[in-house]
Amino acid sequence: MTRWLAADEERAWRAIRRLITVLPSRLARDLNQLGLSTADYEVLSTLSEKPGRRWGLKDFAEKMQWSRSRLSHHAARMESRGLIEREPDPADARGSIYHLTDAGFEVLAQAAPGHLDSVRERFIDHLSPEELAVLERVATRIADLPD
Amino acid sequence: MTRWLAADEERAWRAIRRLITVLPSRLARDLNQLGLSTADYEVLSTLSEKPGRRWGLKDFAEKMQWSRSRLSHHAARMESRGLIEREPDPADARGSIYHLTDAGFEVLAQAAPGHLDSVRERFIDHLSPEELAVLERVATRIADLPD
DNA sequence: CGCTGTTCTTTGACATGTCAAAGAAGTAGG
DNA sequence: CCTACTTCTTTGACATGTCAAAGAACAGCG
Repeated sequence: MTRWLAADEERAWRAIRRLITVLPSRLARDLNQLGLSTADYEVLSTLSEKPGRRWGLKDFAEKMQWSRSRLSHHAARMESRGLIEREPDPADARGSIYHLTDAGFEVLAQAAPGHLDSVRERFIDHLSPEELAVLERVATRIADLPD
Repeated sequence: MTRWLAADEERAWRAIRRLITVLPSRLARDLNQLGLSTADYEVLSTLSEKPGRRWGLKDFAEKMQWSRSRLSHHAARMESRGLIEREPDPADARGSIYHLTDAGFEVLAQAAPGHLDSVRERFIDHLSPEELAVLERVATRIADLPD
């Protein structure tokens, strides 16, 4: 017997679905004006956080929770734009090592403050500290559920 | 001067981004096993909620918050699968009117209980009533911000 | 060593979305 | 009524993601 959603659950679920659609699309729009897609930004910032700013595809993809194929495709596009570069891995000839170019780092440095403002304006600044804490707790709990 | 995120804000934001990626992808995976994409399901269920189960593209797209182009493309694909049908609008020769086929309704009826379980198992059932209320309030507030 | 099976990255085919342009059909002002 | 603008849907070109297959290189074991 299926348990349908109660009225309050239904309302909440609709609101959350809307959030999950609308917020990322707004942030994406803001980023696009700076010449980057959300995916581009994630790649650049993930790469920039790695000491040495270089990373093999497998671990890189794992860190980003992307499929290797997706990262390979996307990295190829970003490489052709001069944002990142690829070298053979001296330790394992199957592997490539990606690293930020100066241009890529520059682009990230240009975009980061604007993106941060965007996250604040469109999200964080509208939450009380308590709400923020609840969100973190809930989001972590849900995301950590078994796949 | 850019205000960087405080440590707690940073943690919360990362958790929420993870939720926003992971939850929809899990729900999508579950739905796929029933033979539908998330988009398919949304189209079918939105259409089924409309009295008479028929809708012109413009209002339909607006209701779903999809671009008309997206809906047109997607509806064409679903039409070729026999899930929905299109008729000329007698009142406005530019318009089409979409409606569920019996097959489409059947597919939805088959998939709905499973999807509902999925939403519960992967999300709703892991929240306290208080948390659910906070989420609804916050999600609504954020989504209602100006674009 | 030499096989055999595994791991890693890339590739190609395909599904889905976006954006801009095209076409057909409404509507309003003179 | 005409003309000019607007609205509506579809279409085509392109960007992005998925999945499965291909190729190259590794690793373990006889």
